[in-house]
Amino acid sequence: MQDTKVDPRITRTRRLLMDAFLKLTIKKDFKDITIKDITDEATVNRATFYSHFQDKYDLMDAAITEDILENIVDNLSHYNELNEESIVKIFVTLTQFHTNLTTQLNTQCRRSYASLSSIIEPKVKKELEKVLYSLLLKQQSKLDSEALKIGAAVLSWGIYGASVDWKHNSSLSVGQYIKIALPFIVTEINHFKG
Amino acid sequence: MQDTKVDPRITRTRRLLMDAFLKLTIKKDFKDITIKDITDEATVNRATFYSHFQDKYDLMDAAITEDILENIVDNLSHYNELNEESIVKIFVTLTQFHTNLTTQLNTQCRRSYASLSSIIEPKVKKELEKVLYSLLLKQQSKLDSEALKIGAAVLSWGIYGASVDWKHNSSLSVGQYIKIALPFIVTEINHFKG
DNA sequence: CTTTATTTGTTGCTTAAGCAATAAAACGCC
DNA sequence: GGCGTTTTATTGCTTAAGCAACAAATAAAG
Repeated sequence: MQDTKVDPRITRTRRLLMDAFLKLTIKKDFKDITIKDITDEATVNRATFYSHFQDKYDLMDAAITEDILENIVDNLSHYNELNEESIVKIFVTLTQFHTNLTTQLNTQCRRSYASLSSIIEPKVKKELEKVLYSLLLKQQSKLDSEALKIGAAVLSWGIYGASVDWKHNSSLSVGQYIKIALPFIVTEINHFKG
Repeated sequence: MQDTKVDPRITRTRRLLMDAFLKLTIKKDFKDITIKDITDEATVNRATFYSHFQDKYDLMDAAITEDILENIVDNLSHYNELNEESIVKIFVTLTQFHTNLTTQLNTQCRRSYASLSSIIEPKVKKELEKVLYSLLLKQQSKLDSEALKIGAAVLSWGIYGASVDWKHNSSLSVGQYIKIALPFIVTEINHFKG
């Protein structure tokens, strides 16, 4: 789990631009929003806008991506214990993510599903892995930290994969699907308890 | 009315530091807040903190000053017409400003009254002048723009001076004081109507 | 349709802010 | 009280962001 530190100025400036954009979408249609509107609202120089985004479409994609990701992170941070209930809720969150992705794509994004998901998925998986690692730690497993990290990785891929499978291949409802998948996941978790 | 444009980075960074400070005062006593806490919360480098403020006391003074000023500006922006009612309310706002200044000084600031008021007063007077100019414009006076600017300046000094006089020399209540002062002010305003 | 005004995208130069390092001061623990 | 840790205040160097200017594109006005 390697973290590359991003210069805080970059983070803050992107945040300013995205927030300004979202604020403007409340008052104006997308087509009527100018780059000048955005940079004025954000108190950011126009040259700076272009050093971060190609155009306002690029900004919109980024704003949507961030919004979706923040929603996921927020949802995934609610659990204190790794049990059937939390796994079900995590799974539901992931399926909602897939549904949201499709919805945003249809209404606003200029990117393809593959393009947008290729950006968001690594981040979602990373966050899922962090959450699961944290929950496995709380279980006070007999395994050491390194084994738990690997365990969190394997588990997160499994759960995430199940949500992708549900999205692409299943005609079952979310509840029905997870009911069938749950025993496999729980067995895996019990293995980590030692 | 000369406006010097401040680099937006400076404005934003000061805002970040002040907001971070205020956020921390909710969770911690002043004495327990470290510069590190503030800069971490603000996502601002420590060197940057010191390029803006001397120490956390300096930051606190600035945050208080800004808070008072924002309160004044907010209050002064509520009027659509220059009449007895709005003048009374403006006067009340100014007297409250003086009272707030004394209160903040007694409870938190390390600066003397003279020191703090010498920083805030020019800004309050400037804002008052802007408001009065705007209101005089709305009256559709027969005087030209330049004369109205001078009129706004004279008028703002008069009203501000009355509030200072009330603060330092009067045993009357605010309402009693303005009742006596109002005819002088109204006469002056009628002069501008032409 | 023509003219005017506004916006866009870019450039080279300047400035504010980030970084790591340092020494000193302050704090917390035993 | 001594020691280890954290915080402070500062420095020189690097990087992101600001600025004005420019030409082209687009939008608005008559």
